[in-house]
Amino acid sequence: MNKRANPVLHRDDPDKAPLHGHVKVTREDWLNVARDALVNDGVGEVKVLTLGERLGVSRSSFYWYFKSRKHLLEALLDDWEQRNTQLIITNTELPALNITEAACNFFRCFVDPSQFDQGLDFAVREWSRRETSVRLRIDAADTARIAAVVRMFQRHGYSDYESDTRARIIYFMQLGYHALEVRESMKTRMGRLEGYLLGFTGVAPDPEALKTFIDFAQSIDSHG
Amino acid sequence: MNKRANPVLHRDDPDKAPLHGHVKVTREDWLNVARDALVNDGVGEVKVLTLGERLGVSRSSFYWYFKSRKHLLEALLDDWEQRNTQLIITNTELPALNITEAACNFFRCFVDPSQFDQGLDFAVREWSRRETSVRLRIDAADTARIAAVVRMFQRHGYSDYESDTRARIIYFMQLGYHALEVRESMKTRMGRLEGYLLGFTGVAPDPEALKTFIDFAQSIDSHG
DNA sequence: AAGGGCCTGGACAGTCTTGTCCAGAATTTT
DNA sequence: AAAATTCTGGACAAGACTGTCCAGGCCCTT
Repeated sequence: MNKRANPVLHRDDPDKAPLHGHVKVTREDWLNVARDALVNDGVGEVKVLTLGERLGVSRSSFYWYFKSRKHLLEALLDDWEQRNTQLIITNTELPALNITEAACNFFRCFVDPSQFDQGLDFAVREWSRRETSVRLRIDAADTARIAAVVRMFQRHGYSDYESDTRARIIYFMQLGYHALEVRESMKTRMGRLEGYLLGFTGVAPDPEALKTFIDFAQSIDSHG
Repeated sequence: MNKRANPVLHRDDPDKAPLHGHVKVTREDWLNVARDALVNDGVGEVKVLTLGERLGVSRSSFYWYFKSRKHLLEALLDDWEQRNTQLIITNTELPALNITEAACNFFRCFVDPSQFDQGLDFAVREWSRRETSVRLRIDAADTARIAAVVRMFQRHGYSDYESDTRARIIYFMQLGYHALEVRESMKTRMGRLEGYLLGFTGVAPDPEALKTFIDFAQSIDSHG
């Protein structure tokens, strides 16, 4: 289903390439295949044996780098936390002449796969439904993200109340959009952008900001 | 995490209550605990042994009613399909004097847990991410639901284009809202309703329709 | 109350998983 | 070059799960 480059031993340093028989991996390698399994198959499929097979290495190796499977999952969670939330907050705080531009800034990181890892975010969200500790962390992340979007609307003259509801609409919709794993073409996506912005902001989108964003999205699409 | 009444042998017919030692269950019982496990713990936790323990029955019994675990999952999917989608479509087609009333009709089934089983819907959605066959079925469901909401906007004078984007906003947001598993009080939820409706429809909500819906939601909350 | 079909319990086999132990290969340090 | 350290392979133990087989308990019909 969800394809992404399979990070099976593609380390940067060619000196550490395997020789013959006795393959060596790093802690990073284990983490990478684990993240990949988490995103594509869910936390339940993050199995030591499977990861080892993907790395072409015995299971025993795993226990050198991690105390147990539980510790690996913990590391995975730390890894996620350092990536996504701060990115959204930064984007909502970028300078913008009008609310259209501001909203487009918000969308920027979601359109560009190299910025926000939607698969990872959603995998962690799914995981959080079953693990209270994970749930607490993602709840805090959501709260912080929504608060940032609320401030964005406030800076552009919306009342506290309207900022609150509009922020939730735009953030929840972004989540719902991804929950469906919509695989629309970028062209289709951009075709609806004007209508979305009208709904989100309540005003006709600024044509200048709209065009700038669409150009950005197209460039991502072609050689991103 | 997700609590719901544990349907552990609460059949309607008291005549079939267990006697002593030799407990009897029905195919429905297996399906019910299976659905419960699916919703609360995910498809991965729908295990014959676990379900049997919950029913207070040996695993062997299972294989009388179902050929295999796979067949149980298939039955679970059929069960879901018969519940949720048609309900949404019906609600969008209810007579409404204005778009506010229409949107509230759409929300009705989501506010009332006895109507739309959000937990089940989301569990199937999660399941669909890993099983292509499930994915196909839920994609068809989403398409049908969105199309129904589009028609709703069209009937209230929105252009085809605006109906399309607004329908997606309202449907995606509904999904995103649930993806977060927000556990707000009904009061908090209704407090934001006016702002949500403004965002969705682009016009100030009709006070009459707004009040009617809030009253309905409150009544659900108290003794629903 | 005897027979027969419906349904369950328990035993068994097979697979997959985590985690431990230790010999020894590969690499680095001395 | 020897010694120490780092890391892997393979064997072993234990537990969870699926699916099969069949004796026999329960209940309904006759």
